[in-house]
Amino acid sequence: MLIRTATTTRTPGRLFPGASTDSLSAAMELMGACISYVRNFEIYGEGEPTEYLYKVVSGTVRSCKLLDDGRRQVTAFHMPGEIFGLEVGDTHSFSAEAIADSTIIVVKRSAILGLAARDVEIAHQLWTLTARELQRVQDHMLILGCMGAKEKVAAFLLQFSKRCSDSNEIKLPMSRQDIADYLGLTMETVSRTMNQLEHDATITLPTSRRIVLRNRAALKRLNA
Amino acid sequence: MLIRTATTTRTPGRLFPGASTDSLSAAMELMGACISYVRNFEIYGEGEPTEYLYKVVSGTVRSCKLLDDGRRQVTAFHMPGEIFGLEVGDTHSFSAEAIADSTIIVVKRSAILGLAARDVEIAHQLWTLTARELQRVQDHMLILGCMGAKEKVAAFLLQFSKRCSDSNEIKLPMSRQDIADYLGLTMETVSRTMNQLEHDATITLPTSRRIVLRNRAALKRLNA
DNA sequence: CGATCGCTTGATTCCGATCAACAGGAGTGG
DNA sequence: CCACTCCTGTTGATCGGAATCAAGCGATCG
Repeated sequence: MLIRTATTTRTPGRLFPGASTDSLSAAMELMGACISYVRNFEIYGEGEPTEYLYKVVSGTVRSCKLLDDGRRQVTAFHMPGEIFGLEVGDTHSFSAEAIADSTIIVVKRSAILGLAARDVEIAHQLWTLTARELQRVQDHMLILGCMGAKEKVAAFLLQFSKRCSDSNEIKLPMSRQDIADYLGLTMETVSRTMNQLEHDATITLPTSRRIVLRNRAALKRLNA
Repeated sequence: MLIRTATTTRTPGRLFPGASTDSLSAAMELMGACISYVRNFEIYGEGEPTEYLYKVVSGTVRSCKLLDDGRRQVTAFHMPGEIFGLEVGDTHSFSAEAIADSTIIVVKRSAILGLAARDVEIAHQLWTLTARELQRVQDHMLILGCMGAKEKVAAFLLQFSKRCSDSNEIKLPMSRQDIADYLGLTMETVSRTMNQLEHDATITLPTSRRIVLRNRAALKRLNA
């Protein structure tokens, strides 16, 4: 088990990067505390009570499910501005861990639900959030169930580049192992596939965590 | 494209099997029309407007996503009593087809959303429904990403037996191909794996569509 | 009866997993 | 500064499981 090295501070207004203008997000920034998590710290675990709602300020978080023999499925990466930890049941059905040192706004779930009971707009946003996540996860299922290694990696790269920057240069916050567990592959296969893509002049790898997309069309073609 | 051979009739009260007591379900039965779909009929397609909400009365429905080269991921099977077709966006992100001849209650989405705007209880149920689906899909991701063929088939059998009957005898409404596309395998592998399970005395296959679970413990062990 | 469809079974291939060694950086401490 | 370890990522060799290709089988139906 990891040690909680959380630095709690009151949130200073709405000065956060990635802050969206919608009212739920705004409410979270007003009501929440800002906490720092060190790399690899477990934010919550599978089966723990769903006490809080979270919004990434900086850093990156992974959600995952574990099989008791250690096999792992990463279900999502959460980037700055995104909300996670929202579930209807009273216990989390998966765990969340900081991939890099991260700062995260944390709000009592009961406070948000209280808001939603009075404010239809907030309630609707909670639903929308869940529904968007559902759609994202269903796209992920298509990757896991239908695609080969090359297609999976290509899909991941396109998806990721769309999410954080629109530039062709990607800075990956997660390890090869995280990517592998996200795609249902092994670390070795992810590594090999990326180097192969570099050899095909589809991407460039200045360092292992930085990727330049040189040929988006080729990547999309792999996706079909 | 398939031919719509729908027999529309007004719904006679709340006499349907699988009718749940919750108010959303009840409202759908009151407001909806009951339509018959023949086997393999497409109820709606990917990209079509989300005009309706559906509730299975009898038969079974599959939801799936297609890759343009024909590869298919079945994302869910919908059994009697279950609601499907609920999405936030204005177009469907996947298609739905009747696996067997089915009768389905169909309700204008706008009517339900209208209800939800006035009735907080209904709104909450819409959210709950989406969240439950999200949880189900995340469990499905674990199957697709982490498991081998044997484990996948075992997981499917246990999951299915829990859903429809608690008896050990299962009557499958779907083909081997449907199961394969649900599990991210080929038809041949599903067939082989099932026969292997029969050889191990874990299950019995009186016919290809009827399965008797003789050793649930062994199936659960495969799941880990 | 032939025909089609869903399923099974066999032979072979191939992709990705596995096992293993190694390389490169970052951080630490002498 | 170097020597050291730890960690992540790369690369190679081999193996195995599931896909693929192909044939056969048994229902159901016109």
